[in-house]
Amino acid sequence: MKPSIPKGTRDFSPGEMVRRNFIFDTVRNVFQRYGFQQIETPSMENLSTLEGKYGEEGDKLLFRIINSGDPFGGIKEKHADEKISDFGFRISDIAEKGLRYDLTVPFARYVVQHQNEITFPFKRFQIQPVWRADRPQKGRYREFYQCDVDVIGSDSLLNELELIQIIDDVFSQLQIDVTIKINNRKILAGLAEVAGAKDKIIDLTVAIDKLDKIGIEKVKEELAGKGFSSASIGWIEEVLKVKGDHKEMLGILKNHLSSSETGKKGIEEIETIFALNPELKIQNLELDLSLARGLNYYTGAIIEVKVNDKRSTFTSSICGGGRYDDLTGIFGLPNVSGVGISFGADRIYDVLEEINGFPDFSSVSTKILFVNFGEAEANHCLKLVRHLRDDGINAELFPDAVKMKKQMAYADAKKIPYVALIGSEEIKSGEITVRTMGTGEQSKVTMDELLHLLK
RNA sequence: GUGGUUGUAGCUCAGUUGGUUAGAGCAUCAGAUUGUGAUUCUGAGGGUCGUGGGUUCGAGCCCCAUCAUCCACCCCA
Repeated sequence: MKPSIPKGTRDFSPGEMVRRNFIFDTVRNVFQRYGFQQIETPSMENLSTLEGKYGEEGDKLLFRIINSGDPFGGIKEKHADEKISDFGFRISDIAEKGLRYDLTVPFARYVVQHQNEITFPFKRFQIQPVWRADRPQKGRYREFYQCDVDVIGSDSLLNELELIQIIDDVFSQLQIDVTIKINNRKILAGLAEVAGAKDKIIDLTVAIDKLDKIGIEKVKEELAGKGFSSASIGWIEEVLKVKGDHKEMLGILKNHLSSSETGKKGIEEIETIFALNPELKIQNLELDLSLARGLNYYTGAIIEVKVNDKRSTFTSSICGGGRYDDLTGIFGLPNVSGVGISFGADRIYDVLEEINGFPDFSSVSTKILFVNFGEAEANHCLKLVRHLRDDGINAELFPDAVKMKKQMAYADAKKIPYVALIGSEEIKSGEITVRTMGTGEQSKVTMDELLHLLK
């Protein structure tokens, strides 16, 4: 049998892990700089926690875990009077847990469950894998890591602004050229309201989100297909055509959305963010009215980050988020507003790979390898290795007294820059023969000289 | 869920109108070198050509099915 792993999952080898950790360390450090605290939640949640939070599509993509023991036990009796399906059971009969789909909903659950221990506003971050039963493709995996930062229990737009700064910090540290796009769900709601289709906001957002991809004519067709009147379609087109700087866009929006209280509130929020931005000197922040994407639970700001670098072929977003006013309400804690974003670590990895953006990490592993010549020599080396490690130097002693060629090849494969050779001669003289692998030069040094060389 | 692409050694891929025992490079292992890696030379192992069926005297190549893969749509990080 050929070994394999499930569709859409990956193994991460040592070389990849070093680079993945570079991304995780970068985001973690930035998050902490802004006072966010880390939590973790279980891989699996009760399906009652997950279901219904991600819309119809999202529910289909949940990985469900079949109950342990005999999942079919007692089902016949349960549905004795009822015809259920050809199989005679419901999914809910045999599965009550599922793998988490994102980190935001488990976080909302966490906040409600731990509300008495939490001091609000609560600033938390979370770096963990999530699972989606999607068809894998470029930049899309069934298991991938999200790096979430959220503030819950504060309505202030300063939180949105702080998240924008975090995005700016992370990507400038990773040296990825990005555009930060923002929009506001309330503006979109206002558009739907003024177009007389208040209940069709999801259809509206799904359609105009595709503007970049399929063009205005197709968007109009799709809206017509969803039952929008031709008058309102013409109107929406006029708004979407607005290009130029955010001030001009907001001016035109103000004229059109004057009859919608929600719309006006949305404009005001965006204006506030842009008014504060000059202090922070974030250049790549853009208002994008076609930005409509986002989970169902977003109610205010929507944020999405796209790669600008021409060497990258990524068109999908590498970070996204927004404000959700009542996610905790579903779990019994109403009137708590939250806002957060999620960095897609795996997509960021793929982008860095594409643009050749990873630093050189060859120096981070073992600094020096002690060759093992036999029991007596190895025992002697043990003390020296201990000494080096105590001084913070990554050192290892080869575990087997095999052929030297093999041990040298090991050092070469692991890109270990120095090799120490200690045989009976060196033990007698108390010296260490050090070979510099890059040049092939060898010399005899004392322990102090070796420490100096390696530091 | 829909449409397409590709499946040959651990990896990247050749393989002629269907014709004998399916190849290369890299990687791995061993030796040349009993205290010296990368470089050089020599050798070895590794394949039911994704799987099952069909056509044929004969199939890696043609046909059907199936599974896997990647890409696009949907949706999304």
